[in-house]
Amino acid sequence: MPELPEVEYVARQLRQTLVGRTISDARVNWPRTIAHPDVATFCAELPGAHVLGIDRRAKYLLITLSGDQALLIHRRMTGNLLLFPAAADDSPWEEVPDPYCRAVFLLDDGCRLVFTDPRKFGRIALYPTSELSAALHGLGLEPLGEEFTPEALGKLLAGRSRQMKPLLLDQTCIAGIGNIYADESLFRAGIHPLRRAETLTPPEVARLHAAIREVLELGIEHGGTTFGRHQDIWGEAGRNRAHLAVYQRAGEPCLRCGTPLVRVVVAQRGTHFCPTCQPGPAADTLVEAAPTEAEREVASLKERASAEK
DNA sequence: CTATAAACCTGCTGGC
DNA sequence: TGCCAGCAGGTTTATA
Repeated sequence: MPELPEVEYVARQLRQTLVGRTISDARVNWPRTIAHPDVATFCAELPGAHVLGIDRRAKYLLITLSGDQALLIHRRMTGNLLLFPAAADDSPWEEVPDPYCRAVFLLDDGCRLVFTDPRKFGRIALYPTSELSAALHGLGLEPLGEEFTPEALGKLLAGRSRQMKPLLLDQTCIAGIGNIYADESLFRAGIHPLRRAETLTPPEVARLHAAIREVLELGIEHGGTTFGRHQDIWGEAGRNRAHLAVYQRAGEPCLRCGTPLVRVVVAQRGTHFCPTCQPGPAADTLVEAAPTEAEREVASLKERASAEK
């Protein structure tokens, strides 16, 4: 799934190929892909727009256009941005060789930037530059940015009772980490995914800070992690999968100590870790287990009974 | 504040 | 071999 490294890698590729081009036309096959404004306005605004720059914020890709506008793209689960060469004949709309094409941007050199997305979760928005910060409001620290320091991470964790895994996935805390790199970061730092945030020691915070950066930078270096769908703009898969230590390796030996890796579900997400290298939290640092549905039912029955007395 | 679950979607996998 | 339930996960929204 596209997380920060997958988005950053594609952003760098697009910076090489797209800046300086002009969008000559746009078509949308799946209207819900366009989050803002309505599809008709979206398609009407784009022809003639020059691509001025490509940026990334968290898992968002930003394409800055002339006319004080910008495209904001989120690939969500299965979205990809592919660059296709000019169509052989004069049919740029029919010749897109991808069954999951949701939107096509025709460029002045005949190339086509195609947004493909089997699951249809991905979103593209067009905003005036002045509304960009509002559209991106609420995002947390940029993990590769200057503001992400060990001290800032420590401040973020202090006084919080949350489990580390859900916290790392929370985009309002740190923005850009997803399921793969959350597991990889915690393994590299030697921290159990169920540890409560406020129980991390300063050395552990420092380790986690370094681990997050290392894991993300390696991911970018390797063109991202492809599990199923991530592709770069040329349709190439990422090469980071071979460098993962724990994600999707349940039952296989830990690369550090040989212990079979474990998979549990945390916050509705598959979570992979080494029970030896990421020692389980001491009893008083564990988040109290949530009651099962049956236990809750019993509790509510008891409550009603005592209320009736 | 924190947690849980469902919704959005469809390709893929595993079990029978 | 073929069918189908269930899983996968980023984000938003609703509920406790």
